[in-house]
Amino acid sequence: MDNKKQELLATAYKLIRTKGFDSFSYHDLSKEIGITKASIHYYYPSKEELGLAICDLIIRNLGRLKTTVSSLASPREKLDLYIQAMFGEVKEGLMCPILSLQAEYDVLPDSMKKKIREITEIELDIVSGILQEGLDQGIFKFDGDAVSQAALLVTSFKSATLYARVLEKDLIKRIIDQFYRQLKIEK
Amino acid sequence: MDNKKQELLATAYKLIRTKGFDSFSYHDLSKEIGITKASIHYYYPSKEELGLAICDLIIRNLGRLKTTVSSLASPREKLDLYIQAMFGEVKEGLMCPILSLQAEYDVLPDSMKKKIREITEIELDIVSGILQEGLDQGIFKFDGDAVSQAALLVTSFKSATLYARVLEKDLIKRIIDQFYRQLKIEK
DNA sequence: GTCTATACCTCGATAGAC
DNA sequence: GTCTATCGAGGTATAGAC
Repeated sequence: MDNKKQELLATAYKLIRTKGFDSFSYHDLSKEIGITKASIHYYYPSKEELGLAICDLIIRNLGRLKTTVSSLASPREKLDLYIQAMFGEVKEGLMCPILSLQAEYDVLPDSMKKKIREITEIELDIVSGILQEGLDQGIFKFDGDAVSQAALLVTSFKSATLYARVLEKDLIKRIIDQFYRQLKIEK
Repeated sequence: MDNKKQELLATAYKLIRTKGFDSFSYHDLSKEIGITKASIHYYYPSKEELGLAICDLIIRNLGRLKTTVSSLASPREKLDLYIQAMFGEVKEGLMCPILSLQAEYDVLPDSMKKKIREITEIELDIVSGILQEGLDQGIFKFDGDAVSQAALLVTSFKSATLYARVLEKDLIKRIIDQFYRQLKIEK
């Protein structure tokens, strides 16, 4: 894969985590990378293709997460890894890229809508799997089914990446702690 | 208050719940209301002023919610009312307007950023109050403090309004039920 | 591959007639 | 108040030289 193309993708990925897909422009990319807008079109002829590349990047990242999760022994470690992946770069004011796309769902092209649905389901599957395993092993304790609990966790953590930008105080830590409390495990 | 002005505000409010503030245009408003773009500027000279009016509408709505909450007897009824307010129009594909603004936080003018922070805190206060009251009365049961539990609830429900648009299946019901289970009350 | 130049569109906003 | 007409900025995208 071309070096410049990768750099463009990484920068676009960062920009959807700050401005959102509709609100960042080829001009923004041009400034950050140091090539002209026209040159960007050489790598990504249309913004839709760039958007699809971002979706594919997210899918690859989720695939890697799933692989690493499989390699870990305990559900507790798996959950910690997911949480770390979710909040890793939030300190720098970056929202979850998946949430960013979900929020713009209505104004995105159908090709991207399809990928966003896929991404949303993959993530819920991963977290459901972790919680189910922890429940089966008696490590996590919660009422209801793992899918519902996963839905609660994932949706909460997604918005939490927004609340961290809007409010100065760190609500994220409170939310994570609260969730750990619900699972009856020590943080 | 002028009738047309109110109609414009109501339509703009709906548009941020579908497209988002940056992605809806005066042209969109023009189509829906049936007056020209230029005429809209008579009521709202700049889009920023329209944005601020939307924020004030949200603040008024939260004020009304708070008043109604105060008038209700039981914490359980109060929580039900909040949930109804949050998910009332989600079936029609509308996301939470507060979430919509939070997601675009970075690209909005400072005047709107300030209002969004205010809105975010008001909402958390309302829900924290409800949960604290339920905890004090022994009606809700949960570990940890009411603010943390409120943060978990609010963030989860916000994203849930997005998941309802992206996924066909109704995750919202699962999430609400799961939350009620955590409070150890019957749905 | 990267550039300059530009086409074409949509945006928010203004001028001025009625 | 509402309109037509238009402006200037900014958006994506293309043509064509190097």
